Amino acid sequence: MYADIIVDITHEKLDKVFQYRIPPKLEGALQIGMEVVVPFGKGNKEIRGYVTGFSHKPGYDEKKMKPVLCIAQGSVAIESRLVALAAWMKEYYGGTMIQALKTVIPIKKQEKARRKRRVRLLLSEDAGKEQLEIFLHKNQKARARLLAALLEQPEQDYELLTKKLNVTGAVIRALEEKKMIALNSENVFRNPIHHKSQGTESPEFTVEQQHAINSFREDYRKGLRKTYLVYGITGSGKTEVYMEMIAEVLEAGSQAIVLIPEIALTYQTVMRFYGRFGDRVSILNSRMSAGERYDQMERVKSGEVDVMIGPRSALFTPFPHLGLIVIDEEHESAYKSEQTPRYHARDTAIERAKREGASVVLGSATPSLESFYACKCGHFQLLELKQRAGEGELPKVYVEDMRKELRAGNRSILSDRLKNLIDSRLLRHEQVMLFLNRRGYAGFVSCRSCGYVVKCSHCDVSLAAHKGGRMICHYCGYEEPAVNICPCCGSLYIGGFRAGTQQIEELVKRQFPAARVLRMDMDTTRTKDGHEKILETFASEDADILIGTQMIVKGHDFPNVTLVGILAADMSLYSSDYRAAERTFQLLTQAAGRAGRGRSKGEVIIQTYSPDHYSVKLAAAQDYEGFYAAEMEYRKMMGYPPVEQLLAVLMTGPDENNLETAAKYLKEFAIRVDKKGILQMIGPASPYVAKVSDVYRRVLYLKGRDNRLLIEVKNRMEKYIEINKGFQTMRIQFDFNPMNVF
DNA sequence: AGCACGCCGACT
DNA sequence: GTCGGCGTGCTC
Repeated sequence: MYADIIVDITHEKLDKVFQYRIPPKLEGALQIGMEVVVPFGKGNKEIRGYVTGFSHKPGYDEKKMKPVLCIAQGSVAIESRLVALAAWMKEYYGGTMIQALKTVIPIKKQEKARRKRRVRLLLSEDAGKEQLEIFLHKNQKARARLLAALLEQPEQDYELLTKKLNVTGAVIRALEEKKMIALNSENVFRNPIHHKSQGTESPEFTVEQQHAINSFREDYRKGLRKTYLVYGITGSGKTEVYMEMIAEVLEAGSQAIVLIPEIALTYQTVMRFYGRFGDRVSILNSRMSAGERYDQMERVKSGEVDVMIGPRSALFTPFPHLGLIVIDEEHESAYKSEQTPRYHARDTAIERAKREGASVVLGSATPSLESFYACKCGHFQLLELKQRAGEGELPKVYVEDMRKELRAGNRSILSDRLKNLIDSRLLRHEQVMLFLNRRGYAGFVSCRSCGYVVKCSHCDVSLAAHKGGRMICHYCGYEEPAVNICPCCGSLYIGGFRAGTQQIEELVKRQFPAARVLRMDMDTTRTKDGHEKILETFASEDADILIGTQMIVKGHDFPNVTLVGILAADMSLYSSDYRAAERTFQLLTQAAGRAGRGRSKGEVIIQTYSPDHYSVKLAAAQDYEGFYAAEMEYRKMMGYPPVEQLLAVLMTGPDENNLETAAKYLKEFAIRVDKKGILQMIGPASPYVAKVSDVYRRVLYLKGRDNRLLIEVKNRMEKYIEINKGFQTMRIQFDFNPMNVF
């Protein structure tokens, strides 16, 4: 037996496992995730590392292999708890221990960014010039380069110097020894937002809010740690409830994590927390550099921070006494990682909370079926908020059957009612939001004569027509000029079909020439602050109509918006995905929730080709529980999550035939492991998008009630894949209860 | 990251 | 020849 160890040194080159012998005294004592001491490098320097796995065969010259010295004593408790959590994630979601460690321990390789090392010249200008002459004379090029640079600018960044001048650490060290330069490593932990005000008074709570807070408080004081689901309609004041709960936890000397979907992590949201908790709050977001994020983690470790707000990854904030994890908008698919380990922040949060004695509070206006089901089963405690906290009534919702519009001769994307209502808003100087479900709506190019569809030559998807006569692949970015003649039959009747946001913008501008129109989608938000700028313009009422995709419906309050139009409600229904109805319902409910946040009552128009679908009907009626009941019927009948567990095995590789064979072998292996035939297996099949960037894909589904059995099969498959050379050319990933079916 | 190795020009 | 400086490559 040999131990695979990832060495706790922060450098890309060392970012791999090293094999060590296990001495007899440690046999049986080592476990995955443990911190150990090992000899490393030429001088056998004793350093710390983590055990990431065990292997029977040496993958390295056995004579050169060194033994594990001992199990590390007095390791940092927080870190080792996170490593243990990583070990759990590896087991539960699949992948390697290194992958799991990397998700849990933040950005190790960028550690140097923590200490901004500065190099300062100690010599006077004259003495420096003199010394420079000496170096040049002695032909000491590297030293001369360094000194010359420092004479220009006496204090410079260590990284910058080594990279730009190509001088090594050895040169700097030599000059430091000669007392010509000094190294000072200041710790610059910047607080990303500065804010002073603290201790805003708690607002007046509604009876429901007070009840939710009290339930939590009583449990917490009794030492009960549970998972709660705050099911609160839009505008019912969930954030105030979270803040009150956090205050309770902070008072007890513990810390709290607040997870927010990246897209809703706006300035306003963060400011509310700053307003309440002041400088004890820190934020994390994906736009921060690795170094900035590392700074935040250092601030946490030094005890400067009690509340961390951020997306999924903030879940791994190294708080010493974690008391509460809040997950806002818990139904969001952004909480599921798209990289191995494909963990779900909800389940991982519950696991971390269990290990560290913390509570979990989930919140949503449209809870995921998983969470609501867990409430029904008694695993989570339900806390309901059914009234809007401030003023503001629920909007009136119309469902427009677009088939009828078509029959009545309206071929436009906008129904007559929507056009009329937009007109009325423009007259009253109120604002309108038009929401387009982008999925499957990218405007592909097809021939009306033979039906040929222009596809990407690297991916199995159609190209989208863009302005300026170009066609772009939304998967790999491949671009080519638009065609005028059908490459298949030579017909001239080829062109872009259906409308993307761009076309809608043009159409709306034509229809309402007086209106000021803003568009927000991938293209217009590509620049750094494009996102914020557009929302700001709209918020300050410098535009009348905002057209956009998903991103406009998440958590922004625009009091002057009194009309929301959902242009193609059923687009997300057409994807052959078991979560399609749930996603549609959530999207419609959320979009509808954007209307009438201010004083005047709002109206919502849902345009659809399937007005009778239960997700459309129930979203229009704002009936979550009705939807839950209907959808659960479907999930039960089909055996989909949350009733049963689903494991997707994704296989990708450059050779389609190899992939096909390997997939079949893997399925046969799974059948052998599941001797009793308890699991249901589907595939291997070509996913909807069978090729991306010239890499082919296959997917195999395993389904069953017993999650432990699925994990067992996954573990056996991982071993099988590792041993068999045939799998070497492909990548195989596991995805438990995937967010999209492939 | 830190250490050793081997190369290269300068000097005893 | 030898010595110090410098870039490169390796670490189980």
